[in-house]
Amino acid sequence: MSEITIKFLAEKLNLASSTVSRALNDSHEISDKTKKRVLDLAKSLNFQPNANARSLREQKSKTIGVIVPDRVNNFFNLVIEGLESVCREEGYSLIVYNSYEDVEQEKKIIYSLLGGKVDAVVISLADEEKEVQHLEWLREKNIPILFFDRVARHVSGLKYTTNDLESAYLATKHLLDKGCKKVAFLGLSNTSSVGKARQDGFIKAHIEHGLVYDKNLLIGFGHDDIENQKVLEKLFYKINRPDGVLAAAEKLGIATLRALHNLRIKIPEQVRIVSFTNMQFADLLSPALSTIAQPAFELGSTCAKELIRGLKSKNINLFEEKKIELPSKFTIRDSSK
Amino acid sequence: MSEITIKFLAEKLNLASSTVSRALNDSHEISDKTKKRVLDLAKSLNFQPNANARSLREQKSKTIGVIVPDRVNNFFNLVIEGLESVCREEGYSLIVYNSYEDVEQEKKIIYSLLGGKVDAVVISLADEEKEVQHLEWLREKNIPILFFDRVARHVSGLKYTTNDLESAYLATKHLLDKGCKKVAFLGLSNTSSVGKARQDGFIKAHIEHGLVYDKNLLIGFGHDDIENQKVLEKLFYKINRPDGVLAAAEKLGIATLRALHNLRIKIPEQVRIVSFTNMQFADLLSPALSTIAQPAFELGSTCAKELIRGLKSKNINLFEEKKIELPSKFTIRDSSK
DNA sequence: TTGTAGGCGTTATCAA
DNA sequence: TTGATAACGCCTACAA
Repeated sequence: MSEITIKFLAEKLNLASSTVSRALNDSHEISDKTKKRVLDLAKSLNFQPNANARSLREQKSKTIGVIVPDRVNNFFNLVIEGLESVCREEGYSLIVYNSYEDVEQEKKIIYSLLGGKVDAVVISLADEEKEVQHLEWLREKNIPILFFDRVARHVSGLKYTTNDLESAYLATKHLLDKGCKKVAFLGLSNTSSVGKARQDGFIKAHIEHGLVYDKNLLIGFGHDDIENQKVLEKLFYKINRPDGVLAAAEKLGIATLRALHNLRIKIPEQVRIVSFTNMQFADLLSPALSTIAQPAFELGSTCAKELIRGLKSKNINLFEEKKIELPSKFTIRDSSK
Repeated sequence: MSEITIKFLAEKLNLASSTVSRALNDSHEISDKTKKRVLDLAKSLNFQPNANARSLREQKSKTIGVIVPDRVNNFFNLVIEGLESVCREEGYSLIVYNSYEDVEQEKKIIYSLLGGKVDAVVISLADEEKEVQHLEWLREKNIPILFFDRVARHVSGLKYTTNDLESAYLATKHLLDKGCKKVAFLGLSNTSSVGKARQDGFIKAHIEHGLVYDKNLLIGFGHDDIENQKVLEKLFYKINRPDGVLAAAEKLGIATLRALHNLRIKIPEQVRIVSFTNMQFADLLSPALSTIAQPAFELGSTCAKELIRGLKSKNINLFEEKKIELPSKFTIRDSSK
């Protein structure tokens, strides 16, 4: 680490370190002449105030902790990009953690954040029904928590989601309108508000169509891609296989496509598909995939704006329970025509 | 931020804060009984030592700064994932910055990192030929720099790359073997060692085949996706269009696919394509895309291991010039058969 | 085995 | 307008 400190600059310039500090912070109580002397020297030495000392003194780190269940996922990446675009402007850095869809991991991460490393936490939960006690830890330490996508059900706070129920409803309605008789709903089997909402939308469309949905067609998947692939191939190998699919997660939509390819089943003639995904080349898949794309970047930037506003105003009320819902975009392509 | 500090614990337990500190750090000079008392209280209060105070005192932050030119890109994401997988184990956090392919942005980021916010920087450069002066700033402050993928040509250090020349050579040879007469090389036009190596491989294959490559077919692209799309459509609309493409970047491979689709040109009958990409569903594209996939995760994890080793040993020599090259994987699919 | 004191680099309060 | 001093919370040398 560098030996150049405010004290060092002060000695060089025959000033008190407090004067140098004020000059660097452009305080009005310092003469222009002194300011110039200080700034010139600082610049010439590439001086940058020690971040840790400042954070300690100010009791804030200008850093936001972000916790996502799956860092490589396109959706979370775009959200992070949205968060960063705003935070960067405001001089905040992001530390991103991956909980790997594991509540225990999430707990560890949060525990490690309890010592003033971050000023706030933005999180998409690994599992919403399991313990929320670690979220309370943050509360106790007065570290604001904001939720997005997979939001906490039993903890209050700012919550940013997309219109999952409605999107799933529209997609399912579309499949039924196209004549599908047996539509399968593929979801991740962790207990998540998102999965729940999408499933509710799926069911709602069936009811409106006067149909009874088959409970066996609400299928839950884990995080083992190879295992999931097997389950899907088994599902579509059956005589009375589904003739429509609503995949509530990108990886499931992709796995379905792959399964159908392997089994030489024609899309959309034999099976129609719609998948939730933020992939940028759904139109180039074989066949072009009908998608529901979440407004990921906007979710991140909207959340960050509110967060920074709250952090600046120090008005705790700004972090009170509030639900913000942004609309996803449903695009019909060849896979469900 | 929390009011619970070591001093607070000490008062509660009628101990000196130094004793508590030592107990928390499991020092051998503290009795088991005292340790237990301290640990129990700490745990019950969810005590976590203040990270900023500790960093200030220790002169290290246990945080690594990562700078990539394009955060949403699959390749960089996987590298970051690889970095994190190792860093997490070792108790290091990652702060990731996006330079948006812009050297000025990169400079700003690095300047902001000069104050002890991070213990080291891992970077893939925005542009390798432009100024490297900001890299020297890090040197001066004794902050180690490690490079990956787009490595600095005129700055020494640890450099992690993939066998770009060879991969491009193999892919080009494959296209020529398949009978392509006019292969285009699509690269990003920033001056990058990566782009250069891939182009060299492309040229080498032509020479070996006894062919003269057309300089007009070495095409450089910027970062405006819409503009790139136009350029490609113009290129393939021509009568004497290329009959083969080596795309040196994922976005260019995708844009080519899209252009050919729009023009109703058949792949591989009329044009064959191979693209560099780390996309996970290249096999599901229309047609399945031949790819060169870089070992992104391994690049990250290998780099992180060496970094941590260096940081621990405090042996500066460990960060001296060394080039590590990992092999990419070339997979032939329908798009070039 | 435990306690005392000082300093990491910064900023804010008070005094000059 | 500038200077001296204390404090943020932690760790470590030295003392007991």
